[in-house]
Amino acid sequence: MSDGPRLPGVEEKREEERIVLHVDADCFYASCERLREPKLEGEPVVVGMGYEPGETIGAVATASYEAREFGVESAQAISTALERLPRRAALDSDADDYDPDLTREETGYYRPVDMDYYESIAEEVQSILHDCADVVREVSIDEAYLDVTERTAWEVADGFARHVKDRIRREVGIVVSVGAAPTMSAAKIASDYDKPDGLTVVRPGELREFLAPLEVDLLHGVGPVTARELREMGLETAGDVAEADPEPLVERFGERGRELYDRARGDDDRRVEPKGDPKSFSRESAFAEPVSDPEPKYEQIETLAAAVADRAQREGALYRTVGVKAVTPPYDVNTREQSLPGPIDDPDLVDRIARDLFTEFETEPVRKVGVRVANLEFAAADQASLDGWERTDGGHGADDSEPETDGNDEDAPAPEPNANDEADPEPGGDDTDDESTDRSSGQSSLADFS
DNA sequence: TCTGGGGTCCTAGGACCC
DNA sequence: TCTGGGGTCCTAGGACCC
Repeated sequence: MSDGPRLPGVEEKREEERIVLHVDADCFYASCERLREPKLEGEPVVVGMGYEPGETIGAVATASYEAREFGVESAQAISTALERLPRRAALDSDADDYDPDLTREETGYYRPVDMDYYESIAEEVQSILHDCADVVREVSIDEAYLDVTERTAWEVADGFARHVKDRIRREVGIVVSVGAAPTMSAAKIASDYDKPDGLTVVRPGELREFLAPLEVDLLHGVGPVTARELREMGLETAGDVAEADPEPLVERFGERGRELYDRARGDDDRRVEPKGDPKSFSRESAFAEPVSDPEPKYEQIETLAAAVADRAQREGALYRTVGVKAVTPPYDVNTREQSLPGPIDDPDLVDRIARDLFTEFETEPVRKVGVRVANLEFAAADQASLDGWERTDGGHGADDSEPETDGNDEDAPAPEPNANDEADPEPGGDDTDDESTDRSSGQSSLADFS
């Protein structure tokens, strides 16, 4: 929005004010572990990814605030975390890492990530959120935006936010921080402002003064690289950015520069909208140390390719692009990808393409490998009704077992995305010989890709 | 920060088409 | 033929987020 003079009565109105809530669970994984194990309450808790009890591999996914006091941080290597905060189990004289000098006060609890459990808790939270708002956008497992314009008013917004917080605490047992603001970006910052257990309301008239003193890296989308560059330009705070000439920002950062400038000024006209279909699925895994031998790398590729293809199948997605990732020392991320003429669901082909793309790195030292599928198509009923979209192969789609009715089939159970899954006794086991045979009629045959 | 995993969006160059 | 401009798709990499 321009700073210049306005035509009287035209720009004056702007768009109508929204009331946006950003709800963010505080160290969510650790909170979930406490739900299941109440004795962890008040204790330092570290949830580790790729962590097995007694091992030192993996990384910190979440550290409770008590654990952070010891210098444990998210994304830290578990080995580092254990140096700063030994595990409680090391007090046990039977433990491998038993240390007689330790006291309870300088130890904490370590738990491996259990996504299935966290998902189940997240669903409980989400159902409350949907109950409290007309539109909810889930950003991640522990974070969501709510448009509550029709549910409350600025005069009582803090009471409303309090109500949301209290319901989640009472009904699920999880502590969240909430930010309320007229824009998504400000609501996000507000929820972070007073963590944990925070509640911050930024009313429309207070937006600019709320943002002005904040360090630039608190703006969403400003990471270490951009923050450094902004500082080099003499811009330390959001207020500095808001008052700067936007032209150099656009020159340096392109479209992002404009966005940055707008956000720093509190301008953000994005509406809260439900999240759409995913754009890609990927799996990756790191080796304990760089691997030069081709064999283990190809084995990993195979495992990851199968996992990714399986995921896509479960979610009812076809993909048109297959890619691999090879991280080589010191930490160079290399990606290779290949697109196909048409969308497929073919685990064997994912495996073959992934191997093929990876040959380039076969003899190089590699510390991490990954497999990805993208250009996803969820060939669901909603698409067909959107634009009369038709399949190009002339056949019937994998998912069109349900004829298009005029829409509201509220009593009908959701159809299985891939009707032929059930008929497939052993995934990938019965169709490997005749490659030109379609696994399901919605996809192109391998012959197209030669 | 010596580095885990799953995502999104943007940019830039080249190919190709009209 | 030696040269325009616009559009789209593909690929690789980078920054960022949780």
